[in-house]
Amino acid sequence: MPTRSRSTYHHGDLRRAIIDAALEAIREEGSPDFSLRALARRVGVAPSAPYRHFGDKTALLAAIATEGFRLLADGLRKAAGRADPGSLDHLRELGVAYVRFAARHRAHFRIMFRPELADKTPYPELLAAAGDSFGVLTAAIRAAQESGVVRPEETGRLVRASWGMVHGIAALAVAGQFGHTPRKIEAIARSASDALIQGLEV
Amino acid sequence: MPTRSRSTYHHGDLRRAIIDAALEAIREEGSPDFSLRALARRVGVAPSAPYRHFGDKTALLAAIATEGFRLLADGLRKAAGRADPGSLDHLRELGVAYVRFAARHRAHFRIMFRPELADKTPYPELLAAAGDSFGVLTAAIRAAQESGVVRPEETGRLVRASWGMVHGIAALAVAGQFGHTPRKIEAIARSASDALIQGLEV
DNA sequence: TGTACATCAGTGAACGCGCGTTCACTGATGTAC
DNA sequence: TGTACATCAGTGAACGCGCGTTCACTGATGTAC
Repeated sequence: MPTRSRSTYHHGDLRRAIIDAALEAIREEGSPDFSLRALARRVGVAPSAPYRHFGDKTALLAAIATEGFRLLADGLRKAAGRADPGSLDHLRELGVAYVRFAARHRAHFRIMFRPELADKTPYPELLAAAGDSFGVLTAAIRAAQESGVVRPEETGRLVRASWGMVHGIAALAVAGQFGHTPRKIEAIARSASDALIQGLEV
Repeated sequence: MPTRSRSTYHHGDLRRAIIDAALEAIREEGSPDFSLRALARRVGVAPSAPYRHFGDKTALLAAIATEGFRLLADGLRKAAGRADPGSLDHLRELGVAYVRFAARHRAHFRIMFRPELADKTPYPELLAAAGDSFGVLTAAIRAAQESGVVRPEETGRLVRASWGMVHGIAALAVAGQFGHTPRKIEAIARSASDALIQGLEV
């Protein structure tokens, strides 16, 4: 079983290995609830070993969520680069990118919104990463308002409504409600984003 | 502690009491993970007592989810009654009703979408109740297509996209991302539904 | 109306289990001289 | 280049715990006569 009864006593990068094991476990078991002991088993290491790298179980969750929000922010920024800031296309790309992120990184996505992490203040890096992603969306909507293509309604409300819609599509996609073919998910994301921006238009 | 060290040996309606305890626990603890033993404790009954009414823990979850889908279907139908079938107003009302249901019945809502219940075939009543809710949305969109106010695109896709958006707003609302004042949630639901139907319009 | 008895809805002890976490430890690695 | 030693990253046994579920039981209720 321990394919990695490998030579060394020292693991090399146990921190990374534990995180990967968590993501793998979520994918395989379909639930974002795993035990730390099970992860240690997966990696082939003593149950106490992870404590060298994570203070406790929640700290591990926070680390994974932080990684997820960074991937999300990257994805959003990359998508944003594909259209003129302030344009409706720009918003559409962001919507699609959000759903695409969720579909590609289901396991991260599910941990990112776990209720234990609703209050992010104990984890400053997580707080910053989440704020960054949210900031990208906010900036995009504000820019679109400034260039006059989106209604001049209070920006925060529009951000939350947009985020909600796109998050919903993403959550349903992640839960497998649309099947699992990326093409199908992408298509739904695109038509939902179309709907969304039509709703935001001035 | 057992305020209900009440007189009787027999409880009266333990089935109902266990369900209510589960809903209460979710509200109080903010997480839809509870133990059966904790519920029995809440109700003031032996840990084995619930087994008289539910085959196992999942059966309890299924019972609560079934109740939730029935409440949802009721809410949707009631809302639908407030506008002409086939009109855009009809769709708007449904969107708002979905979010309102989620906000009012947070605990039910969270159980309804637990991954253990993704496959509903072992619970025919649950399957029927969920199908019923979905059916209300489908019928409404189809009617709007037939009266020519919604694009004649494949109905299933439109249903899923709409459901996704509205579900997203609902999920974020339930997670407390918009704060907890019903007025605020209602307002966001309304503007999201506006956005939604503008996206569906022909 | 009163009694005998079947049925029903609980009790409470027990089971085996996996969990999160701590702790004293030990083997491997890297650094100073 | 070689040795001594501090540091680092693991081990593995142990803890106390709460869980889901089973089982033989018993008290309360309702029915037949």
